Amino acid sequence: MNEVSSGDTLLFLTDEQLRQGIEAMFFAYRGFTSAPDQILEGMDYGRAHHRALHFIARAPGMNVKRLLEILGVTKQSLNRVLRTLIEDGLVDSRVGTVDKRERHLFLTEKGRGLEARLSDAQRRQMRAAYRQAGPDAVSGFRQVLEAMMDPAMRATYAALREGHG
Amino acid sequence: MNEVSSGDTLLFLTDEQLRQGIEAMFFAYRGFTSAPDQILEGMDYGRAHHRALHFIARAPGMNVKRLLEILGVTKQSLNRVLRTLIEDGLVDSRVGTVDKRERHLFLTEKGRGLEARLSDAQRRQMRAAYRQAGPDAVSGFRQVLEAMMDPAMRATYAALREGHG
DNA sequence: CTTGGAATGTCAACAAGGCTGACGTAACAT
DNA sequence: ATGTTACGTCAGCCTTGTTGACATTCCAAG
Repeated sequence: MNEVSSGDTLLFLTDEQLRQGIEAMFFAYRGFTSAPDQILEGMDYGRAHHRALHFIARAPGMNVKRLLEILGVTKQSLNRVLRTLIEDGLVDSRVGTVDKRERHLFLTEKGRGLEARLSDAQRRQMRAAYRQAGPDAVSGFRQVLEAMMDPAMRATYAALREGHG
Repeated sequence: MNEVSSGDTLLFLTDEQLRQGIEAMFFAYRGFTSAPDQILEGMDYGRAHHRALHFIARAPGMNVKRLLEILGVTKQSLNRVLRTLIEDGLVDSRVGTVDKRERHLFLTEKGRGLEARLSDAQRRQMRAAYRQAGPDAVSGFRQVLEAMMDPAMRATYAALREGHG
């Protein structure tokens, strides 16, 4: 049993309990990124490349501006990453048909290959954690994470879900 | 209701659901760090300083080796951060009494001041998310996070809790 | 048709915070 | 006496973030 009281109305949130949640988040995030990081190490890519690949895979044809919003970095920062991915033939950047200023991003066959490797590793990790914690815990996990996002991120998160049922 | 089935035995973990968990983790972590980041910006300190302050506050008198294990960085990297904190009078480094090779770390009054500001902001954020999600969700949240940690981190996490009930 | 502004790309410079390798010193342990 | 541990430090490097400035392209409004 947890120190956090169960039930609908009571919720004792001592500083100590909140601190534990904060530390749990810190340590868990390391576990969360470790699997893909391990694959990437030795390659010329890093976490930033992984993130770009993930979201391009998630919403193929997305333009650069949208990807910038999702990732929350500057265009200069993203551009450096994106340029190498395009040069290396992992990402295809196509000029928009309706608005030709926009570049629409797609993964190439090669890009899909790497993304799948990274994604598989991370999902395996996630699946193990979910299994260990059980379905009810997973539901709570998702609820708290969603509550931790700021409204803009929550909207982005929801939009990504809608595109994929 | 969530797509993840409730109950004790069933747990449909489609790739799509795992992907959503991954994205939730990514977006939530941004929300998680935003409050302290905002306080730190403008100061000469960053997230790394915050982490050091947090764990020194958490376990006063901790030696450098232990802090290195917790943070998972190299001593060179930590030293850069720690040196500025000591120079600026936020952290006190005392030679060990039993083993004089060790340095034991403490927050000064000033250090406690900054740590409290950062901690308060982050706890406020966390508390709001917990309240919004509810007590049962919080319990699940904690369980999944713990399952995501690798064994060494989980041990560290548990040890920190034991020191504080 | 012109013009303002938006979307994109790119150059340069910089900072934070990771890393490795090498070295030195003090103190403990055998 | 010797080897190991804990710590600090110098030097250099990488990734990934930042700002500022500027060029290009192109849509849309006047």
